[in-house]
Amino acid sequence: MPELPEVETIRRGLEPCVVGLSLESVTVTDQKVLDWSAKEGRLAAVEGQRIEAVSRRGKYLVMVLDRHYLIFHLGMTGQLTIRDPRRHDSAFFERTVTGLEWCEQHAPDRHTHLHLFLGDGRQLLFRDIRKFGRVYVLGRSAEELAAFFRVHRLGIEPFTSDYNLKAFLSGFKNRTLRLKSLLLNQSFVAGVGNIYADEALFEAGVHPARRVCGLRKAEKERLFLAVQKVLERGIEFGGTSFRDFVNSEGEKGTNQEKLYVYGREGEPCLTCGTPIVKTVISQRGTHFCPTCQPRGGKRL
DNA sequence: CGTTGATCCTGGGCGC
DNA sequence: TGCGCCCAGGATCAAC
Repeated sequence: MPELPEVETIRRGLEPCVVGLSLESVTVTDQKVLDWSAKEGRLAAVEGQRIEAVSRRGKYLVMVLDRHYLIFHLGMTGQLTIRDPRRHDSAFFERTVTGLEWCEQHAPDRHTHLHLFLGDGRQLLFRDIRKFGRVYVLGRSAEELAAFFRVHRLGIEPFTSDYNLKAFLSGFKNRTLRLKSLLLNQSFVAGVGNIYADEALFEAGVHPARRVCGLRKAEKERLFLAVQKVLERGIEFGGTSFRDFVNSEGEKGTNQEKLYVYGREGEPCLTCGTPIVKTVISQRGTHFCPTCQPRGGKRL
């Protein structure tokens, strides 16, 4: 599930190899992944434009072109990979010197919905098994971009000056929803998904089912630091490849080996040894340690 | 307005 | 071995 760290990992991989190249042509094999803004020829408008930058806001990847923004949201299973057609695709191939080698490059298949042909002969492939991902085309103006993020209700951006304690605390005021729901809400902090929500709640030592208005100040402050900390770790280890995530080179991340609670149901808590519990909170699988994250809050 | 729940989509894992 | 069932979840939208 591409959350902020996974999208940032892709962004960092893409940036050095596509910036400065032209987007020669675009081929769509499934219209389903196109937002209305990219349908009926509006995506073809990007053909011939130069890629000036690759940026990110929350879980959205933004390619800055001459006259447009080309925006990707990867949904659940979306992948953006670079492919060099002059190289072998994912397969073992024979090298005269080093012998058998595994090539990570992703070959296009029936889940590859978009081909972007780049000026240097390489391709950028958008692949999405479950088709929850979307591609958007926006005119290149600050107003239009701001309106896009307003419409999609994106909240505080981690790792910027917007991510400050005052803004963070305002998300807790007069609200009755559970902590897990608050963290999954993109209008609170942009970029947190199911994995990092569970990890942040563990890091802060708070129970995911607690109501947000019932938190003590110290607990909110711990969560404020925890959210950014777990996202930072995710980026540091190249993203979490629980299932489908691969970076722009088609390689898996290693953050799945660093998780404390997500996907560890029944396994001992790395802090106290208590078996990790999995429940459902607001329709989402939720993992926590009942000892480190007691419902009544931690007594110090 | 705030909150909850259904919906989309496909592959994988499980039980029989 | 194979079939059917259910689960995974990000964002949106309807309903209360």
